[in-house]
Amino acid sequence: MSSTETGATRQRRSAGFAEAMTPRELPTTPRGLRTRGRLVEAARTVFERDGFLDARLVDITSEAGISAGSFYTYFDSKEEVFLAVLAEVEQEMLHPDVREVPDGDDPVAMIRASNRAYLESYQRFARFMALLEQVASIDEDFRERRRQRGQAFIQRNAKSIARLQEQGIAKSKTDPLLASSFLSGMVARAGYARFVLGEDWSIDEMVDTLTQLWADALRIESPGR
Amino acid sequence: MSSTETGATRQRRSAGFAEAMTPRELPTTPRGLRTRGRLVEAARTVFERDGFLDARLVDITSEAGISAGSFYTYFDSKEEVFLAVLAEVEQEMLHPDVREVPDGDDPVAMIRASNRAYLESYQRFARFMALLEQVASIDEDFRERRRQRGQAFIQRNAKSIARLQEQGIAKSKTDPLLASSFLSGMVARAGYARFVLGEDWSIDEMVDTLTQLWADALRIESPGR
Amino acid sequence: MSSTETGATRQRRSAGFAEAMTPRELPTTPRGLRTRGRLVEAARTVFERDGFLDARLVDITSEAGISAGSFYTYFDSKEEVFLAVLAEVEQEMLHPDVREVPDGDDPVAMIRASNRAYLESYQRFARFMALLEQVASIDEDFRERRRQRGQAFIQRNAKSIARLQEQGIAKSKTDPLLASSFLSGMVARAGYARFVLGEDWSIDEMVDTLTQLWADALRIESPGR
Amino acid sequence: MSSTETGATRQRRSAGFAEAMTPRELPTTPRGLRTRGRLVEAARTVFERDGFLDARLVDITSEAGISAGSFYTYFDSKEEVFLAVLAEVEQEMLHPDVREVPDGDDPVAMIRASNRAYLESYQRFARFMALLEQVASIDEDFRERRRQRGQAFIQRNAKSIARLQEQGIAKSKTDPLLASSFLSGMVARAGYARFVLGEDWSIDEMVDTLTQLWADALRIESPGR
DNA sequence: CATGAATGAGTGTTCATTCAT
DNA sequence: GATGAATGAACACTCATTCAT
Repeated sequence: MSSTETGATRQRRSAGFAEAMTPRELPTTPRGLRTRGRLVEAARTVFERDGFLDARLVDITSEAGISAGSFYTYFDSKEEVFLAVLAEVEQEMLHPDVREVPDGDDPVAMIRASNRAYLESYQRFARFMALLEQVASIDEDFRERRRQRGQAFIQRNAKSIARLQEQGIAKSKTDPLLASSFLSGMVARAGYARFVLGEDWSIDEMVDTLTQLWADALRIESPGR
Repeated sequence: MSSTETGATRQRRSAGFAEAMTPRELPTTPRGLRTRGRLVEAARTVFERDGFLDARLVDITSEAGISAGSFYTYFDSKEEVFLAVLAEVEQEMLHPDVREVPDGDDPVAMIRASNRAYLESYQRFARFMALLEQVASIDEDFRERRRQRGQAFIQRNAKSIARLQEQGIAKSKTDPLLASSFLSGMVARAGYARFVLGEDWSIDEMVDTLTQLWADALRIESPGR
Repeated sequence: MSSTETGATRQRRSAGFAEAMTPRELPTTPRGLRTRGRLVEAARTVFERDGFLDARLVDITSEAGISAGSFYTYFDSKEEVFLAVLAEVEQEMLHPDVREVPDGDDPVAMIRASNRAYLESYQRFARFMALLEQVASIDEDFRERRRQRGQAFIQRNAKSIARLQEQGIAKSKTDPLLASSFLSGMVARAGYARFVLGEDWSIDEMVDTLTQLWADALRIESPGR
Repeated sequence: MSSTETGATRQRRSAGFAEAMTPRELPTTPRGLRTRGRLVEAARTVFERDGFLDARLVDITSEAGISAGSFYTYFDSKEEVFLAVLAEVEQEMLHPDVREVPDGDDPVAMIRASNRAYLESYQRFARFMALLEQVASIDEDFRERRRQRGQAFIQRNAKSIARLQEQGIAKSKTDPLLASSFLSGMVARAGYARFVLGEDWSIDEMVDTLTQLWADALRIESPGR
């Protein structure tokens, strides 16, 4: 994904992410739908392999087995395909039981399950996560979009924390929203460090440590302690 | 800093960061040193304003008040000036009492001081931090370099944690290195969220919450609690 | 109608006007005739709105409510529809009493009626006249075709002038054909200046002045002078 | 100049004439000045040969013997070079005694001299005049610019006409400004018909007839009649 | 050493036209 | 016949880097 190979060249004359945020409607014919699908698939492959910046439209179209001009039948810009890829990946991320943490009585077990699910998902989508990081670092509008999407997750966690505090399970008096932001950030960063930066940690030890830090940070008295 | 404006175009035929990591020696004459200084200053201005990708060499040289060709008297590539700017900023970051946390008896006070120093520094260098994030997301070699530099800080914190554990001040049995990585990551991420993403938090509440989470995560029994 | 907007792009791989001059035969079925009619109508709308160069075939077909591919069922090229539009407009121009100058005794009244009819027609078809100008400036074959068509009008006027000279009504000894060319050109140019360039003249004053200049240029002694 | 040859293709992504109207400053060095000069010369050649639309930047630069990229050292767009060519041609048109009609007592002789000068100039710059016509038909901003420039000439003639009327030399009571516009238009159109459309007239007969029509239209009583 | 003009590889984008369904 | 997806040739344009002066 290093984009600074000797001789490499990049060029863009795009509409930016702000304009690409409102996607055009899907093609109506099955054939069009199929081609669009191939294009999104190809774009994902190329993006994950070369990064957003070094991905050339011609690479994407040739990977999809269509002519360069046909790209514009479906998308207006590289940004727009990227968002289509993102939509697809987001679907995929939600699909199975990922993030479906069992709502049991043991809060620490829940935190552990959540952390594990997050890290395993990160691992599975590691290349895409790096891509997200790149695009966010490049485009302000996309960065803001991403921030807002993250809030939903943060809010949900904040509510859990508040509940644990009310129930007296979490002794920490800290602000739930800030705590949620920071602790979620800690886990996200750990995923980035492991799967993008390549830190040499096993998922198990990561889950153990993160869970312990998280639980202790909230001063949750684990039953079995 | 959005690099995907309509009409924008980027190009590169550079040596990449890997090659730029070994800087050439400084010019010998005072005049040369001065010109180089102006160039680094200009580069910083332009980089912070436009981001690494959208910064054009000609913008940098004209900002510095020198001709385009003269750039190559001092640097071999955009990457190389960037590293020179980075070196300068790193100097600046260490300079005063920043990070000079008083080594007193109260561990929580130390953590608090450290967190505050970090966040204040982040704020001061916010635009540069965003820049770092961008370059790291673009170039693998630079990313690795940054990871390694970060280790020093992590190690230092890990040692502190280990000491607190040995002294029985920190009751947590967690691995000091992992804890240091994750907790440092938490603070770093919080800085990013606040000063790059633009979350609406006051530094004071950030310091309070981060310090509390950090201390509790290590199960440090604060004297006054 | 400016065809040099930022980002605009034009492309052609057409047969040119020379090849389009021999139109294909009309469709046989009523349905086909209707579709062709819609297409010509749509083409006229788009051409008059965007100019010949900026008019895209896809705009024309979508304006006509048919698919892009169906265009070629009726025409071979953009040039060919343009000529079909032209034929239609030419019909329309001749239709009512336009150019039907009463052949009375007062030559000045006839000139006046002719000038007024010309200018009113120009006004009515102003956008199309500008279009003609554009196409003529672009394509040599079309320019020649237009020149030849103009000759008929010029010849007719030349005959009138010759008759007036023979009858001693016009005292000017000037060559009738040249006079006709130049005086007709004067009126045509005036129409262009008024309705394409946007000069701020009322039709009445234009008619008055042009008629007077024309009559005096031929030294026609008006009865009532 | 026919721009619709089979297989021909045109493309543009220009700034339009409106933006090009404010020319950038001249290069400072002699070398730059020389190159710019070669570029303008080459542009004129290519424009006059191929027309504005079919002129490709690469044709201009290769005609000038420089690389394609160097074009942008001097101009931002095809429109901008065109305006530079125009400026050059306008210089050339004014240079010698062209349009320097001797201000004698014989008004008809003056009109004749003026008409001859105009037509001879038209002939000399025939290809460029056709080019002007094309560009005016294509771009609204340029069209307006041209209209305004023409006003100066019209005004000058209008003043002459008014003077002749005051002096009783021109018996016509017609409005001087309108008469000037229309009669000037007549001559301009005649030039266009002869040198662009290719009418088969000799300059002498044109001058004779135009002068006679013009003089009679104003009812100027020539001494020798 | 400084200058700034010159280079040129490289890719996004358009749209008339074709053609499989 | 109609559809609309697919094609692909063609150019403008950028800017890091070089090099003659």
